[in-house]
Amino acid sequence: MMENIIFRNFLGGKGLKLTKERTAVLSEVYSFHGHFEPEYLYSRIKGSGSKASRASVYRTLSLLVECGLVKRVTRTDKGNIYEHTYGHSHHDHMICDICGEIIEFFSEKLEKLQDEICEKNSFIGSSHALEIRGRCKKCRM
Amino acid sequence: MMENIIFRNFLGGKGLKLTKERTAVLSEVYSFHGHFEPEYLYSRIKGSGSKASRASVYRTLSLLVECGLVKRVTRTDKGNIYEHTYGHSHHDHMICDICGEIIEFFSEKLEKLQDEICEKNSFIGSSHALEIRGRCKKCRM
DNA sequence: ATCTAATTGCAATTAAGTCTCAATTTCAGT
DNA sequence: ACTGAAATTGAGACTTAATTGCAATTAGAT
Repeated sequence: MMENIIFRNFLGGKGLKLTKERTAVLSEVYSFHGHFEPEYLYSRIKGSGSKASRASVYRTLSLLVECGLVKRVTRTDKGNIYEHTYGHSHHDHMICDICGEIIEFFSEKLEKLQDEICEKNSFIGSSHALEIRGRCKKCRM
Repeated sequence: MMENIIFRNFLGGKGLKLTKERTAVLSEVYSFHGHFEPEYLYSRIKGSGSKASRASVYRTLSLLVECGLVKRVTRTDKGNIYEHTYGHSHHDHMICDICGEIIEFFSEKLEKLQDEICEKNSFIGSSHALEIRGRCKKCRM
């Protein structure tokens, strides 16, 4: 698993340690696809063989975001939503206001547009997130 | 003030009442420009002649969002950030990771792109928010 | 002016996420 | 494999934004 190596290198480079708990969180994150909330992740970990406290789950999640293996997709009224990123190229999201479904898409034009907009505003863009809200195929009237 | 009329009509249409507190919140929201957090709004209201409890501020803010006079710009780790929208056309945001400055921009191309993307995915887009993160002019190295 | 449903303020509550710290564990050096 | 310094853990207390329940109050239609 490439993501383990990435994580180990990241930790090593910062003088941090690869613990059972961190390994458990990482492998749980990569054990399923799609988006997740921290509490959901925590409940999955409790249910799995391994274990990690809530504090460790949150702490590890921050590290995973920092090293780029996990990304915060958006915030709902409830809290953060994440996704793992290794093996997934950059994309943006459409979120259905009715059923909450999250649809991913990628647009080359959008990538170019970001550069254009940044240049025009003397801004050094490092990332963007486009979130389109509306109704998905199933929920349109 | 057009926004008062809009709010009054909105409330009337739902059988809700236009109270002093709601009026106070609305006029405070429109008394300055730029982005704000609910707690900042609440502190301004306490400082002004009128008054409204924290609960009323939050409750009114929801109503203002519902009727389109206020929009939630983004969520930080701390909480929501809003802006008033009457007299402001649609725009998106660049947020500086260093100093937190929020820069507004509008791109016609982006508007068209949204329609294109939605069509391609059988999604009925009602709104979008593009957030570009990076370093502003002042904070670039 | 009256009446009823909506609204208010307060304080209690919720919930996500963070922090503290004693006990434990990792791992580099031997 | 052993050791020790430094990092990490778990449990629960804590923080902070935001919501809620309820008795008292108020808007506004009639």
